[in-house]
Amino acid sequence: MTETIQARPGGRSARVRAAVHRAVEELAAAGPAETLTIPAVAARAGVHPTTVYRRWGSVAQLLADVATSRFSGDVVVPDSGSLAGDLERWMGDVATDLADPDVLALMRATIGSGPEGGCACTADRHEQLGAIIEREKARGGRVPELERAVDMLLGPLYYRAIFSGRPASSDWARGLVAALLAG
Amino acid sequence: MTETIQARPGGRSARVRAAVHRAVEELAAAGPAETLTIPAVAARAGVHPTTVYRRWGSVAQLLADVATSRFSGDVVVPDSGSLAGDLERWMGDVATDLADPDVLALMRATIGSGPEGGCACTADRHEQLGAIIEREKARGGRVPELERAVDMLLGPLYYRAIFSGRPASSDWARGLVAALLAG
DNA sequence: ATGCTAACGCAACGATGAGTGCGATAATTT
DNA sequence: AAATTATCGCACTCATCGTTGCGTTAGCAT
Repeated sequence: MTETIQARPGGRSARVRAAVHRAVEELAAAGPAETLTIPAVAARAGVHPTTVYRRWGSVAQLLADVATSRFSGDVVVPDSGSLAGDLERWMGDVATDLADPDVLALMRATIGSGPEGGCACTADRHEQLGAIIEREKARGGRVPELERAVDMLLGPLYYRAIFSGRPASSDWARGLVAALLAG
Repeated sequence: MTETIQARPGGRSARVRAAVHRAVEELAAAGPAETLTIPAVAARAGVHPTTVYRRWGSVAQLLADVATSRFSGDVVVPDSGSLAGDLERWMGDVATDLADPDVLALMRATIGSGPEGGCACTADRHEQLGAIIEREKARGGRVPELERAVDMLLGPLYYRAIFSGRPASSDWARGLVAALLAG
């Protein structure tokens, strides 16, 4: 949760923003998609609907903002010394994060809100994966293409989360790393 | 488009159903997500809103119905004689289908409508992939696990379609088959 | 400590989505 | 061919979303 560091004491705007973000996450997790409306968010956040309308404008923009905040900086890029170790550790963390039903609900709502929704959920993950590969390249090791890594790691992981009902265990996610590095 | 075979002459219900389905696809492709409302769908379909409310109840159920219809039976399972040939041909067809922006818009809306939305988009694809593998097994050939095939074929394909902005070309999709069969 | 500015709350309004009872129509069955 | 039944259209009502103007408050700077 990034809200604690964003809600700096003394800033009302930051406080309101944090409350609204939290309300969006809770509502997305609780009810069906059509209940995620601006008046409902405002009521749950203890804020007047006008404020939300003025600062975010629409549910789509609000969801994009919440998603980019929620899906950035919540997973730390490890530095275990080896590419395999970094990837396994990182994939396990991402899979654990994706195991939370509330996170999935937020992702689904964001995807449904517009064409850019999906990118908002995974843009930071792309950067993190690129950073891991770049670091190994700096070490002098042989590295896979970033595109290929995205396909074989993030692809199955997010596919299971969204399309297949079955849960993506942390162990299984780490197993994908072996398949990538073997090819 | 499956509408032509569903709109059998003489059946008013089927005609209405086809018109509503078509309207949903068009509206999902055209405007933002919040414009996909039941009165709008009814108006575009030339049908009274009451009819849509009574037959489908909510936008989520309507989207699930449209998605299962649209994503079933639109790709024929090939029979080229070999597993690699079948998979390459089938992946190319699926990728071509996913290249249509309208199809993507419908998928996004369906995913956002509820937890079951994603499954409605890929359930038929799972069955088709299972059928291809089963047939090869009947031929006596060595086959990969269905789970593994889903991870390495459908995973990257649908991830690119939803999360990554980049288009999934038909050639690239066929290339995934080689990676699967090599492992 | 005091003035300034940006953000928020409030109260109203219009627009539109959601739901209901009833009559009419088309498709099916005997 | 006539009766039956499921389905649809229509008129009406209620709830609520989206928006605007104005006053107030909190945060910030001198």
